[in-house]
Amino acid sequence: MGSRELKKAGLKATLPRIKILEILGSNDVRHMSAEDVYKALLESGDDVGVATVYRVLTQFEAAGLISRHHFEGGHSVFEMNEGEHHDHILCVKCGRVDEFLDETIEKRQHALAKERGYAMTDHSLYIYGVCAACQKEQ
Amino acid sequence: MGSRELKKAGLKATLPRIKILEILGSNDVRHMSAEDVYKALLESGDDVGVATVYRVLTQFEAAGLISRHHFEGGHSVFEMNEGEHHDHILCVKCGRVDEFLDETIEKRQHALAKERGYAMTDHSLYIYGVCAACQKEQ
DNA sequence: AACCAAATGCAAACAATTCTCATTACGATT
DNA sequence: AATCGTAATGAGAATTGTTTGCATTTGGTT
Repeated sequence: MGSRELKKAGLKATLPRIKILEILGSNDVRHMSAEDVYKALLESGDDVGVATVYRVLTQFEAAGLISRHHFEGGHSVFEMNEGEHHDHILCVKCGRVDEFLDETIEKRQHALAKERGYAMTDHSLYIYGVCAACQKEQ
Repeated sequence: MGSRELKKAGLKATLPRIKILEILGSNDVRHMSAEDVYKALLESGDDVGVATVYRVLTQFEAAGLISRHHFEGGHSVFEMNEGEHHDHILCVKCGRVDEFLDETIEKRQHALAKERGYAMTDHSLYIYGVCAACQKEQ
């Protein structure tokens, strides 16, 4: 049960929150939009409103349970925080998402921020391309 | 006149397009949202509709005249394509935007994409932080 | 079991962007 | 320079993604 994690994060363990945590935790997809989460809830027969989904996702992000990404195309995508920080590489044809972590890049980013007088708080790096599978088919 | 660039890009040289090109070209701001552009048009007394602004910006992007960024917070920001490709570092307090180019990072990105079987088409890197000026004040 | 603040659901409100369609303006052709 | 077909435009309605207001419900504490 996610009840434990929720309390640890200082959040009341309500039904919607537990359900949403379960959905994000079930490693089917990893990257879900608010709407994806909402649909998943409906499919599993849970009667949760869209507003709640958005509110809960925002709280989870603030609590550090999940992170929000802005992939090309606009709307937010959420991902459970587990394991190391990582960046993303996306296929522009099929939407596939892979993750990577590169120490060289991480270090250069900090260095660059420092050089320019910035106290770096965050960063986002997305690489777009055509994945191996999509390159093959015609 | 931007008329020349427009034709070179295979676009009819219409008044709205010329105006928008001028606005983006006037190095006052460099990073403008669609609404910024729309407001600038209104202020200079030009009667251009929002729909046209969005259409034209999308065409300019497709034609490679400008590029679109998704800075944190959501909506698109556009920037004239001139000079080298570069990435961005943004102040989370005042919204200041600086640009940078780092060969090390660029190369690593290509390498990473290749390693994972992707044919890289594009990438976006944003560093967020607090700029020097904002660090000083309180 | 009873209570209160916090959380939820619903619907309305919003913001950014896109679409529809009747009107207008390029620019190619005479 | 006048004509004409097509592509571009403007106005506003329509979508999409997200947020808000408020009456009702629920979790957790007593």
